[in-house]
Amino acid sequence: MSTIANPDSRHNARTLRADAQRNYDRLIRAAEALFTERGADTSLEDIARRAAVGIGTLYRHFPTRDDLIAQVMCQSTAAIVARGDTLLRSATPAAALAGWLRELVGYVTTYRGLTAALATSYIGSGTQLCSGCGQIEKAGRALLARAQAAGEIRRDADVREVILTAHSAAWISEQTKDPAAIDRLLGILFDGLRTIRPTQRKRSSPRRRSGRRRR
Amino acid sequence: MSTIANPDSRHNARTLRADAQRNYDRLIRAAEALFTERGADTSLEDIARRAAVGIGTLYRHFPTRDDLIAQVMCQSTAAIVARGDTLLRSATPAAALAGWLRELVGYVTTYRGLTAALATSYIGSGTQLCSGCGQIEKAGRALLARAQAAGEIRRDADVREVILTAHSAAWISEQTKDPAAIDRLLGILFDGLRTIRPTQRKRSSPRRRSGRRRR
DNA sequence: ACCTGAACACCGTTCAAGT
DNA sequence: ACCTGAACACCGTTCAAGT
Repeated sequence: MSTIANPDSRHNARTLRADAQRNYDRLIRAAEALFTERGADTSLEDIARRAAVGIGTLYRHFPTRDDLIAQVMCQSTAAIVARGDTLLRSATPAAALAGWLRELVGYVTTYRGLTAALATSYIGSGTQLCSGCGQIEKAGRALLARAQAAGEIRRDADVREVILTAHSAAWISEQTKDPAAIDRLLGILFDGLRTIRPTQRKRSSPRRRSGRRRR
Repeated sequence: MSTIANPDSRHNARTLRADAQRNYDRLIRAAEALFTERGADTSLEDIARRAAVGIGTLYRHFPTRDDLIAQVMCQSTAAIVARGDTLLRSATPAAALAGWLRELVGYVTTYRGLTAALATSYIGSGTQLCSGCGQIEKAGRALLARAQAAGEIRRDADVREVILTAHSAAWISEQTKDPAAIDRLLGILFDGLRTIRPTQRKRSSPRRRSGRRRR
């Protein structure tokens, strides 16, 4: 029955002194605003300044930039995980996985520069970011397993690889700024993940029949 | 009949004063060494220091970091373009494309951090890097077109997307440090690029036959 | 024509001093 | 228990002064 001042803004809910809680909230809000405006690599000093807080306070609450990002993303993370649970009950396993991956791309591109930060720490040493990644990976694993059990997706596909591939598609779209590109890339990726493959055509000579165009 | 002192180290071959040429070469060598040791985002000051040259001299020869990278990569760029020409004469168009993409991955992972630098400027405003990218794109375009003409690769695949996808696979492998991952990712990508797709299975209910495992 | 390095601006991170 | 901001280290970039 401890007093959790603000469960929404405090992921790891332990009681904070009132002024500390206030500073924490201001930092989250400032970071959110500046991430949106200038990307996930904004100067930490600027964030502290916008929060009207000493830089030391920022470091006290968020030892690393990843910790800050993780807390700012906290609600979005919960949302995408929940979305995975929902899609798990849809009638079309492969489509569910595809849809979820599409949403994952949205998630990792919330702020410019976020993909790089996430991907680095997805592998890297256990910051807060990875706890979020863990939940996401679990959600993806369930969707993937179901699609595989339904015989629609390659058995040799690994969750981490699938997630990282979606991630990289997001990274590309971040560079490209062409919103259509991401769909085509995900299309290619997803076709690559399907079970049924064309007949292996070993060392066929290049038949040149001026390939009839379709469409 | 102009005297080109060192065509290998000077891509854009115009005559330089002897000391300028010497500094230029030292900078290239120093950059090469430090890129290898510490990645493509090494401090420019360190590069100048290792070259025993003032920082201003570095900036004079290479206005941007990308210019420096482009010149350091110059020979590798020529090599991968030449490799494209060779593969264009192989008997198996799709395999040639696949093989070339594999080598492209090697190219963009020459130094740690290179993928990010290349991808950013592949889109970005025309630095020297892009001239290299242009040649590479041309090589890729020829290989892709041939594989498409042979009916092996999707007609709707775009060179830039294909290259960027290989690029992103490289980016992942850079994060992962798992050399096996890259092969599987490229495998998935390449299967996604193939022409022949499985029969479109519209709204089939998820058949749960506890999928027999193979291996 | 080219080189040099001091100077400036900026960022990340720590820590002694304060309440 | 928590906050503050000066201090330190480091990097990118420019430019006046030199040869």
